[in-house]
Amino acid sequence: MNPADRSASRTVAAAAARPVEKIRVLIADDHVTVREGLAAMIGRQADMAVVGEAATGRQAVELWFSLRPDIVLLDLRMPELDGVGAIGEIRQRDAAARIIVLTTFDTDSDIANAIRAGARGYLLKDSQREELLDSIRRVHAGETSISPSLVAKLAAGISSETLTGRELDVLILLAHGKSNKEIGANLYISETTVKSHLRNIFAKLDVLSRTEAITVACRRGLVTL
Amino acid sequence: MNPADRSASRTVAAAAARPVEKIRVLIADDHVTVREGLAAMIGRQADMAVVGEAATGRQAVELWFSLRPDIVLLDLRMPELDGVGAIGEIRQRDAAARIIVLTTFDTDSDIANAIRAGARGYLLKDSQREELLDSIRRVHAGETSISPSLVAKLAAGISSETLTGRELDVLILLAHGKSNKEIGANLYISETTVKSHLRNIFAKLDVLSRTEAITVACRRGLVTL
DNA sequence: GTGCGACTCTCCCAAATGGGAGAGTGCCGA
DNA sequence: TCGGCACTCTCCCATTTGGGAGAGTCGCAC
Repeated sequence: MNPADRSASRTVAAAAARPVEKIRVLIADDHVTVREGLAAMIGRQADMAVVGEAATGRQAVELWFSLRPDIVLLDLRMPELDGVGAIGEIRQRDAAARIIVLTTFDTDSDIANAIRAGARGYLLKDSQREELLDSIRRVHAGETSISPSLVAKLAAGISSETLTGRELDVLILLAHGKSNKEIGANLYISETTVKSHLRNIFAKLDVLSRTEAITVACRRGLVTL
Repeated sequence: MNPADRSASRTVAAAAARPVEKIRVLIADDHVTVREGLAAMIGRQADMAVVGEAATGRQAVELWFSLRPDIVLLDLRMPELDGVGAIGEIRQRDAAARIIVLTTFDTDSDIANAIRAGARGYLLKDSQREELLDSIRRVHAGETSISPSLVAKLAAGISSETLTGRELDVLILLAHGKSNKEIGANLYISETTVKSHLRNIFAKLDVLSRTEAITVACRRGLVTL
């Protein structure tokens, strides 16, 4: 399946009905409803075919290598192995893999992580039919496809400073409503150290209070409440 | 996928067994993928048929009264008119309406509001195929159908004290990271009043600090970050 | 009209938080 | 090996927050 084949098959498909190389699509989502929906939409296209469905990230990786599809549509939140993990494993052994993330989540870190891991496309589940199908064709053709509205978020996410591991520890406990003292006890550090971390966190997130920090952290997907 | 196709396939399916009264299902969800998925699953059942699809709550209400289906599968989060609003409007003019809520959200208040508004069933979108189809049959038969795991949440939600309107105003601003002073300025009340409200909120939510209040409020679906 | 609850406010005080300035340790990469 | 970074900690102080104990007004329901 080299680029020449691909452009050829596209020409044929455009021309009319003849033995056509269909785009072989793998669907990975833990919701049966979504899998059915994608399969129904893709199955109706003349130039695409669903070759497999996975309900977990682990399954998605296995099916990618056993079925050798052209494209995988991947949800980010899945049991066993999450989307980002699955992308990593697939790309590690197959750097050319064409992966489209299709998810409900659009926090900065979700998008950034998926792209960093090697996704070629990123769509939200409320995308329209044509948008989705176009995206599959575009990514299959070697392009990338990310919703314009998400590009802005991506830029914002990248420009923002990254927290250190310890700062994230503190932030997570903070977001669960712990006091400085409790955070310290949980992490086996003194309360003053917690305050130091918090000052750095506030500066990085550009906020003034712990409550603001929680909301910003949620929006950026740094923590889950 | 036009009405003619659908009625045609209905006649055929009926011929196979007997002239069967199919359960007429209306689907209301703003995600085209989910609509397709539900339509595909339901369409394959011998005893069910999808008679319409709505992408907004407003459309769902209109189609309920123009198509007169037996059941509507309703997402809670929809543009124009949300699920709870749609349930209200439908039940107001048709108290016997059989409504199943099918949503990704399972916070206490979502469930409680939907049930209060008159939903007969409440399913999460990660439900399995059979669970979903069973639920449709059960609710059509006049029973109610709520995932056991949700019943516990429902009970918890009902037992918890309800916040007054003003308290909710305060809580929402609190969750957005405002200080007491800012909340007061926003609501045109004094800072001390804000503190009074907060004390009541803390007592009702059974928490000790504003940060805890945020997390609990999020979990219960009282606020959206 | 009486009572109740929501909403508003006050005074007061202890505890927690936010922020400045600085410093020691340990690890990793240039 | 040497700088930089993460992580840890200290002292200090202004501000914010949490909480006790009341109290006045308004509107709604019985």
